[in-house]
Formats: sequence, structure tokens, C-alpha cells
Amino acid sequence: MANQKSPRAKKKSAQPKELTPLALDLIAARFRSLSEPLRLRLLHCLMQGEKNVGELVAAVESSQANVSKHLAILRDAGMVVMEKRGLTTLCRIADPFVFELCDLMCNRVRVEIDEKHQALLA
Amino acid sequence: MANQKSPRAKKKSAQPKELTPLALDLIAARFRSLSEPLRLRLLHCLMQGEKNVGELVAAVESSQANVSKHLAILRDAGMVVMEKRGLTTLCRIADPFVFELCDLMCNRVRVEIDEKHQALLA
DNA sequence: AAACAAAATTACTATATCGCCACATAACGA
DNA sequence: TCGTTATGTGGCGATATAGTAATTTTGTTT
Repeated sequence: MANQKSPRAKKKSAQPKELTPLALDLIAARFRSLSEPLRLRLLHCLMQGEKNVGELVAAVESSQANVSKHLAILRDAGMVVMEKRGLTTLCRIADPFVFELCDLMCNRVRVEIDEKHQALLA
Repeated sequence: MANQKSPRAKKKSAQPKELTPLALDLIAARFRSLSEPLRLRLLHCLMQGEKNVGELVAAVESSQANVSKHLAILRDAGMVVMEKRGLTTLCRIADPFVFELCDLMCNRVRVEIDEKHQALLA
């Protein structure tokens, strides 16, 4: 499947031609924003719907300063958008692609764990 | 610990119920393996097909030792598989989900760059 | 205005990671 | 056996990152 050399992909799965160092840095930085458990917890909380910073601090167990910094990282990486509303700051997932990314990775980890489990039984 | 809820098996895109700290660490580690430009270059090279370590060293411009270490990280994260064949070691992408992940992120970055571009023009 | 609440920022320490170097290991052939 | 080639590993210095405490900024309320 899709071992493509098609000149112009229609919609998805454009097979990259060349990746400039700058592009690589951008992509790496985005993956890096997802590389910390606390940030994943924050995203996970936000998947239920938008929340303000205080609610997130309560949900994940960490300090306000820490949560604030991690949220800034997620925002800078384009994973989350934040909107100031009076005293509080509302946060929400920036784009459905974040769900797709996380689902992909979660399912993959599930599969690997299952395989390991099976291997132990067999 | 798996069966605490539905007996009906929902296969894909399971909306996460609970994420244990261990699961979060696993997922974070996998994203972390994708968070370095050199590792992304290695994956990008491997998307054309399997290659041995020496070919990868030549393709990305880095030292053999460095490439070897980064490949080990990708292997440990389940992104690539390596198979020793005599003197050389063949590497290839472990699973199509890696393509999906990278495509998702690449496309997202493309979109963001386009939007920024448009914003500058407007 | 002062007092207050929510969130961001700064300064700091500890730990993790990158790239490089030198060396170790492994497989092959003479 | 030795020597060569391909790859892996350990140590080191420089940089990056997470977490914490204290402070500042920002908006709201007396």
C-alpha cells in the first residue's frame, strides 16, 4: 500500500521530498512538546473540554507555576490555544489533529503492551 | 487492570478513560524519540526503504557513533527494527503507524506555515 | 485608592540529553 | 591467527529541561 512515487498526492500523506533543517526543527519541537508526561496529562484533561489554568492545576497534581510553564510550551507548539477571559485563562486543544496524534500513539502503545503480554503467555 | 468497563470491544480511537503514570511515561518516551531533528532525518531516510547503519551515516551527516546511539533510541521506542545481517545491520521502519504520525505532524506544520504566510500577506 | 485573585515570569538547582572522542565488540576474510 | 570493516558503548563537556520558590503582572473587587 502506498509505496508511492505519485507526483502530487491528493489530500493526505504527502510523501516528503526534502526536509530543510528548519522544518526538521519545527517538527521535532512539536513532538518534543508531547514528550513529557505532565503535558500529556494536561492534554488529556483538555480532551474533555476547555478548562482554565486553575482547573488544570487542580486536575494534574503539580504547582501552578509548573502548569503555567508547560501550558506555554504546548501553546508555543500549537497544541493548545489560550484565551484570557477576565481573571482566568481558558485553554483548549488547538486542533483535532492533536486527538489523532495522541490516539495513534496510545493505540500503538496498547498494541505493544498486548503483544508483550501475549509473548509472556506463549 | 484492563477490564474495568465495557465488555464490548471498541477497537479504534478509544476515548481514553484513565491514563496511569506508567502509560503516560511510555507514551511520552515514544514522542520523545521523535523530538530530535537527526532522528527525524533517519526516519525520513528509512521511508525510502530499509538501509544499513553505514548508509544512514552517509545520508545524514553525523558521526557513526552518534547515528548508532540515535538508532538505538528509535529502536527502543519501537519506531524502527534492526536486524543484523553479517557485518552490517539493516534498519527499517517498524510499523506503518510511524508514517501516519510523521505525515500528521508534517502536514500540520505545513498548514501552520501557510497560515503564517497568509497572515503576513494580509 | 487598596486589597485580592489568577496566571505568568524570574532565578535557581538537579537531572537529562546531545555530540564528540576513544575504545570495545562482532563478523568476516587472508 | 591477524587484520579489516561495521557497529556498539562508555566517558566527557556543553546545553537543555523540569520542578520549586519567590516575585511580578494583570484584572477584579471592595
